[in-house]
This record gives sequence, C-alpha cells and structure tokens, in this order.
Amino acid sequence: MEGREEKDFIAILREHGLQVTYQRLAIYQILYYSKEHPSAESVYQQVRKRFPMISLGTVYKALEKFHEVGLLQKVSHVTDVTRYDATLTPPHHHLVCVKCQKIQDYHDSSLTEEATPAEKNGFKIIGQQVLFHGYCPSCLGTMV
Amino acid sequence: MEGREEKDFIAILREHGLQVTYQRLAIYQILYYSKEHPSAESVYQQVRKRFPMISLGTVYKALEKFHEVGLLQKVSHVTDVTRYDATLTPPHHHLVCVKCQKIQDYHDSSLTEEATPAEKNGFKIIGQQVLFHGYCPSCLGTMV
DNA sequence: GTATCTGCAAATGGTTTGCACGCTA
DNA sequence: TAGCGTGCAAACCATTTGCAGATAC
Repeated sequence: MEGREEKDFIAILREHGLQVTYQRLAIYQILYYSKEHPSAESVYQQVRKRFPMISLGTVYKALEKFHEVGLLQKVSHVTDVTRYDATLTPPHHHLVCVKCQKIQDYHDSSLTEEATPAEKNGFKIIGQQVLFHGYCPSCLGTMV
Repeated sequence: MEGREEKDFIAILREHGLQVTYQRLAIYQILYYSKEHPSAESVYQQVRKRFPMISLGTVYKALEKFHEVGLLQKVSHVTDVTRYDATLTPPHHHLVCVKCQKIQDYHDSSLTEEATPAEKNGFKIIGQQVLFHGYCPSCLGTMV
C-alpha cells in the first residue's frame, strides 16, 4: 500500500514537471493527507520524523515549487503565517477562525459551479478559492 | 464635498466602535477610494502627503483596527505582502496575478448569492472572499 | 555530465511591540 | 482626566537567499 501510494505521488510530481526527490514525496504526502492545512513549520516537524536531516529551507523551497505548478494553494491572510492546502482533492472552500486560526474545509456544491474557470477579464485563471472568516464553535463558546 | 465625505467617514468609524483621529480618517479614505488594493507601505506613502509626520507603525495599527471591526479585508496569500481592501463597497471578488501581483476586482452576481452568510458548520461567519489566481493580460503577453 | 535539489546559516524585510507624549471623548 | 492613539525605534520572526556538496535524469 505504501508502495502503491508512493508510486502515485511520483507520477503526480512528474506530470507537473517537477524533479522527484524523497523529500518532496514526503512533503507532498503530508500535505495531501493532512486535514489541518499545515504551516511550513508544521510540515517541517512532520517530515523530520522520516528525514531528520531535512531543513526548513528545503521545506519552503518545495512548497514554493508545488505552488508554482499548482499542486497546492496558500490559504488565508487572516492567519499569521501562510498555511498550505494540497489541490488534487475535491473542490472545497475554507472556514477560517479569526480567533484561534483553525481552518476547516467547507463543502458546498452550489458554490462550486465555477469550479474550473478559464478566463475572466482577460486573466487566465489557474485556481480559485472561497474563504469565509468568522468564529469557530469553540471560540464562540469562550466569548463573553 | 470634502467636508461631507469626511463627515460620513467619521460616522462610519464611530458606528464601528473606533475612536476617530485625522490619521485614521485619512487612512480609511485612501483605502475606500483606492482601486489598487494597496499594501500598508503604499497606504503609508499616500497618507504621508497629507500627514508627513505619520509613521508606518501607526498605519499598521490603524489597518489592524479596521480589520478587527470588519471595515477591511486582507487580500490574497499569493502576493508577497498583505494587501488591504475596504469593505462597505458592493460585494465583489478578486483576480490576482501570480506574476506581477496585480489585484483586480471581479464582479459576478452569480457568485455572490451567498453574499451575507450567517452560519456554516457552527462557524459564525463575518466575511467572505472569493479569490481567483492566474495570469493577467499583460503578463500573458510577455510569456514566451 | 549537468542542471537541479539539499542542508546549513546568514540575511532580509514585513510586521509587531514598547514606551513617552499628545489627543479624543 | 483617563484611556486610547501616535510617533519613533528597536525587536521579531516568517521567509528568502547564497553557497558547497549531493542527487536526479
């Protein structure tokens, strides 16, 4: 199973014109399976379990490469640091808590009609995201 | 006209629970009338024409206050620095150029049905934005 | 074989913070 | 006049950059 999964990721990277390394595979797998929309630091901490020698700089460089070819999105300016989200997953939107900075996926097909836009105002569109910001349930509970 | 406009902005700040200062009025007017979704630095350069003594720190503090009360949005993680956009304008979305970082408004009523959302997944929503990223016409032209 | 990637460390620079003074309400 | 905002400057820290050695293709 591990093997099959890994082979898939190799193909994905190649198809997007990226050179394949073990570090990049590990980083993209973490992003792909994560549900927390991790920061670079968080990805770094997780990759370190498998590659103790990896550096934070390498993580940033890999994330930037993935972003350039459209394999991930940078999410939300409400948060203090950049948070990353793998694309290649079903289209979805994000709920961002302005207090604790939790980011939760939000699925709503009625918002996704325009899922794969092509051109608007002369722009060639390569991606889209819908961001909602507000207060998450637990932060609502702690507000006086 | 100046007087009337200014009076309106005073009311707007008060209604949002903010103490009114000439600096804040100037900053919010610039944001409100700007079409370029300026950065903090850009706002600073513009306010300086009227208030040469103002500091960049004050601009950041004012922008943060405006954000806290929902008078502006922070736009796009595709850009290097945070860009600001006054709310209180008709709902619209943003086209962000991944190359030159131009941000253009995009009006599409079919995307705005959910304009004033209230609650999703237990989140109390206070704002939303739709971001498209891609290449603007002039950057498309310079690509080989 | 050569371009690209990695690891390390230093540099960068957008943003935040602390403090003394001034202004708003 | 009490509290909040401003200006200034230093600090912070997420992210970028440069480089030498290693790896992908």
